Amino acid sequence: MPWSREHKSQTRTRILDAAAAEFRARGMAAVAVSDVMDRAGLTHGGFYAHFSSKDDLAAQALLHASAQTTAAFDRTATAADDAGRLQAVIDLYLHPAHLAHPERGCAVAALGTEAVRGGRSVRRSLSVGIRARLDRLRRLLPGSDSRRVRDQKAAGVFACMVGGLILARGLGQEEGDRLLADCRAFLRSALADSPH
Amino acid sequence: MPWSREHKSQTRTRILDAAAAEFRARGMAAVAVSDVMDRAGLTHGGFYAHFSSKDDLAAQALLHASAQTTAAFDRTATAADDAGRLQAVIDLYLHPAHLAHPERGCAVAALGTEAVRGGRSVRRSLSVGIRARLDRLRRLLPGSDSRRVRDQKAAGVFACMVGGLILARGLGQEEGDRLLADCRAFLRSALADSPH
DNA sequence: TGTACATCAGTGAACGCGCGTTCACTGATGTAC
DNA sequence: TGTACATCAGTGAACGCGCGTTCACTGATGTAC
Repeated sequence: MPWSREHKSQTRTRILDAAAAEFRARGMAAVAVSDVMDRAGLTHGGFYAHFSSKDDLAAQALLHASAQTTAAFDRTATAADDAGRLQAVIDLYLHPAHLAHPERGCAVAALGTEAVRGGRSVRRSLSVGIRARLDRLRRLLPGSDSRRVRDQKAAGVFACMVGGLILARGLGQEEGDRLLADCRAFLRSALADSPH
Repeated sequence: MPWSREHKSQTRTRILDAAAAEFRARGMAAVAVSDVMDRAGLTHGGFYAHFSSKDDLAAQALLHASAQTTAAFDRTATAADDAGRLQAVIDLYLHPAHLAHPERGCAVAALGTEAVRGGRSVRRSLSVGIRARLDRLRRLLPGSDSRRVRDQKAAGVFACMVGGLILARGLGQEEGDRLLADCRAFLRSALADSPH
């Protein structure tokens, strides 16, 4: 075993980090394998010692990025007080900084419409990421709601978050920031009123 | 003028129809110019007599598709009774048939994350389409709401529609249909409660 | 302890395919006489 | 009315580039003696 046991797995992680960022920033189709390897500080020939294909990389990078996002959800929720957890996560997500930095943000909002059309493993990564986020949001809802209502709220809230970010990016910085604020206000009011 | 005046513009429309459907079904990057021309019943060499580049086609096809969607919004709203107009549009959008047929559906939900990264003209088409839909939805809201609240509701509702459809497609048919139903219920309740 | 060796992570050139774009052409059709 | 002509929509072959993938190699490093 001529190289340290962890050396290869560290390189692999470096490639995944680079891919997760590049893909979210520029889209899966527009990023070449050599772009990712450049960013990871390697030459493109070595790629296939770590991944079986670009599609394989895409599937794993999607999981990698999703794990970062769910971790951010958890950190934000933990830092907020009990009553404000859900709104804290919503405000983090529908924040101008998230609009401006897709490369560090939610992969569903950055790559959603492209990833659905990817290979089987890419689609599976996408659905896994979506389910994980829905699950996190559901747990932040008041326990007094029925399971059915919590399902509806989690779905509606996450849909509004993803759609809001995509629309805001489609409108550009200034107009987009205003739309994000409108979405935050909409959700705040929708979650406050609800007499379920 | 050896060809009838309208012949060329009819061909152009045929290419736009083909492109709007193919792009929404398979994504802009995955569809080749020759795929579009095949679908339009032409050979690929003739393409540049109608459009200056694939990007030009993408920008115009996006506008073409968006016009179809806003027309569908209008038809549905007109057919419903006064009180149910908005919910009728929401239910049409968050419908299993829309999940299953992106090629005839909303271009924002089908191509949103790809189109943001397109050229200047593609991005402009995207933002024009988004503004048109927001405008349509705003007009369906009760006039008793303030302008500010109508802005917030239109943004929140459309974000939830777009996000809901994208998430549902990411989850696949069966699980996606359930999520669509949850989003419809969420919006119904959010719009009913609101004590603004 | 030092040295020869085997392993395999990473290199860089090359291959082949698909796609956007170009271009010389063909032939259908409206117009002028 | 009929015919020669000019126009230009559409054809199909070709070009060139970029990208995913392969492969013969290099050289860094852990191990055996």
